[in-house]
Amino acid sequence: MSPRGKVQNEQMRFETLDKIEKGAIKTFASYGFYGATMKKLAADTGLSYGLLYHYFKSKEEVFSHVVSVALDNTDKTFKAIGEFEGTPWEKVMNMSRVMIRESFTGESSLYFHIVLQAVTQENNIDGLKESIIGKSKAVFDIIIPIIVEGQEAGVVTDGNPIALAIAYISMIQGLAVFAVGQGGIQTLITPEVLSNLLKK
Amino acid sequence: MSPRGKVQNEQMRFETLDKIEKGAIKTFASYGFYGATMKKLAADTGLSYGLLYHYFKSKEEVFSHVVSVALDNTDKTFKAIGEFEGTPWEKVMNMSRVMIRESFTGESSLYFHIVLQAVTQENNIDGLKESIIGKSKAVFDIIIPIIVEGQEAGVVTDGNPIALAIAYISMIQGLAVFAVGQGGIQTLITPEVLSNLLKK
DNA sequence: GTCTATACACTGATAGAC
DNA sequence: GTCTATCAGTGTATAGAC
Repeated sequence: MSPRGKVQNEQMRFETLDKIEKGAIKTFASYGFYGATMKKLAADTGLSYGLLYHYFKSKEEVFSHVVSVALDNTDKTFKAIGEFEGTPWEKVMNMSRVMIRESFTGESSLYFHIVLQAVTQENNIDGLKESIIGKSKAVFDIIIPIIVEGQEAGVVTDGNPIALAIAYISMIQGLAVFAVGQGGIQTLITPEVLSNLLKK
Repeated sequence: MSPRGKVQNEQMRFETLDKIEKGAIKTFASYGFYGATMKKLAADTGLSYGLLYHYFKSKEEVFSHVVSVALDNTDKTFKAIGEFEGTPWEKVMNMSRVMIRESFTGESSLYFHIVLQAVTQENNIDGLKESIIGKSKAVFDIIIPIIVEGQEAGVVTDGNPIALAIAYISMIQGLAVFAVGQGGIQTLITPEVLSNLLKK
């Protein structure tokens, strides 16, 4: 109970957790849940093997945590998109602009990758799938109103808003995958290209 | 050298290979390269563990083979798209129609999944990445002329044809992923929705 | 809080019987 | 051609020293 070390300890704890998080995102994004090993993770973070288990009680827990971080990041991005003010079409263009900036570059494309790995690889981790579906629903709750508003204003193409939203999100997801394999997509893909999917 | 059994043996061999192929596609699509185990594969095919190694000398070889099958399938689909006759816009609509039929349903969506697993998971299998890139190139060689032709006819939106092709393929890829998790997409997503990405 | 060493289960691959 | 049994290597998780 020495009052001196307490704050420092929390600081150390925070920094180490951050290291694990950063390393885990890269490792899981590259190798998937099964391909990523705790040994690799230890090497990537520069920390010792046993220390990982001091912070997380299992590999599944590390993965769940990283997925959660990725989902929160996506959530935050879409919240900002939903709060943007402007004409219906400006909202669409802003969304595409943000997506290019936030989804196809460095860190953020890894977040998409992580979630993709979680979705495409069968893994029976407790509430993981549910939380992904839940967050996805929140994303649709933001993008669908933008589409409907655009349709009512006559600037967004006719058709089922849900279908359009799914196609749009799928395109972003697919492009994020492409971006990891092939760098420099964010200069080639313009907001106009993405928005054209919704354009009337 | 008994002449009687030869034909039958080949028939057996073919059927067993087919069983492995079918099972492997499902298993690798579900769990990825690392998550799929030879034991699981044996269980999924209903064959014994050792028999798999009679047909393939390693797990990597099974995976390579399955990826190759998936790529051939994609290749064949796009060849047919390239040979379609009609007006520039009819060609676009036909492409979207074929994609919905061939990519979002049962077997074929698994092919997309396999290739995705191969691309998104770091795996140092000899010439795998190269063969995927090669086949992808072939796909672009078919879709880009359709886009350019449409632009010259004034029915496809302006913009870099390569960027449009990447966005279109990425959308298909993303939707194929979506289709596996969420069945019944092929009734919601219409050819008009896909084609709108390219529409002027 | 951080590390090394180790227990235990599982995986890929092989050997050898039928 | 098909199967079971087995080996060597690796993976997760834990124990215990500092």
